[in-house]
Amino acid sequence: MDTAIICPRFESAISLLSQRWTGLIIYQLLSGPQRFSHLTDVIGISGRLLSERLKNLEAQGIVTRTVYPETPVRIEYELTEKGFSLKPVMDEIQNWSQVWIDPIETK
Amino acid sequence: MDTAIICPRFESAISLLSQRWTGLIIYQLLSGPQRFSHLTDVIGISGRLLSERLKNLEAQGIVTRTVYPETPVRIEYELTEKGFSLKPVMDEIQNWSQVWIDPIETK
DNA sequence: TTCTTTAGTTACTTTATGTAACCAATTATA
DNA sequence: TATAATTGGTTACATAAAGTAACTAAAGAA
Repeated sequence: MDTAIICPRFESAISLLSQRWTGLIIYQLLSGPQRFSHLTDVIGISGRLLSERLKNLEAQGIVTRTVYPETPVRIEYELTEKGFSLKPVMDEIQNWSQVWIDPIETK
Repeated sequence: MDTAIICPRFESAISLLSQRWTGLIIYQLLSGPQRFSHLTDVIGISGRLLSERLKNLEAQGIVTRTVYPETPVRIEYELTEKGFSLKPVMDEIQNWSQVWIDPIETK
C-alpha cells in the first residue's frame, strides 16, 4: 500500500486557489489597491460573491480593507505581504497560459 | 472608465485551476502515471468526480489515458507535455505554502 | 424632500459537489 | 457451473455553492 500522502500545506494552498474567483481577485489586486465596484466590473463577479470572498481573504490575512470616509464612501482592498507573495504563482500561471492556451478558444 | 480587461488566456488558465480537485490531480500526476483507484485513495476524491475531471483534462490535452488489458484491467493516467509544464506553477504554490501556511491550522 | 453614489445584503434559482449503491468485464475459486 | 473478486467506472439522489436581481444604509447634492 503506497499511501503517499499529499502535503497538507500544499493542499491548503491549492484549496484556496481552487475556490472560484479567488485567484482572479488576487491577480487583479496585484496591480494595486482597488475598490469594490471596480473589482466587480473588471472581474465580472457579483457583489454577493465578491463580498464573501473578500471577507474570507481578509480573514486569512491576504487582503486588507481600508475605509476612506469621503462622499460617497470609498473602500479599498489591498494585498498584504502574504497576498503579494503569491505573485510568483500568478506569474507562472501567466507564463503557462501564454504558451499553452490557444487565444481563439479561450474557453 | 478604466476598463482594464483581464488577459483571456490567464483567465482561461485560472479557471482550469479554480475547478475543485483539478489542481490536486495534476499535482499528484507530476510524480508519474497512476491508476484510477490510486488517485481516489491519495486525493480523497470520489469516483464520480475523478471520472469527470479526468475526462475533462483528457479533452484539454493535459492528461492521457492508457488501457492495459491485464487482469483485472489496468488503466493509467499520465500528464502530457502540456500537463507536465504546469510543474513550475505547482512548485510556486508549494513554495508559497511552505512560507505562509501554518502547519497547525492546515485549513 | 428627493436623487445619487458606493458598498454591500437578501431572497430565490440554478449548478456543482458529496455519497452510496450499483454495473460490466474478466479471471479465479468452490 | 455458479459464485466471488477486482478494477474502473456510472446512476440516482441529497446537500452545498454559485448566479441573479432586487433591495438597503449612509451621506451628501440638487
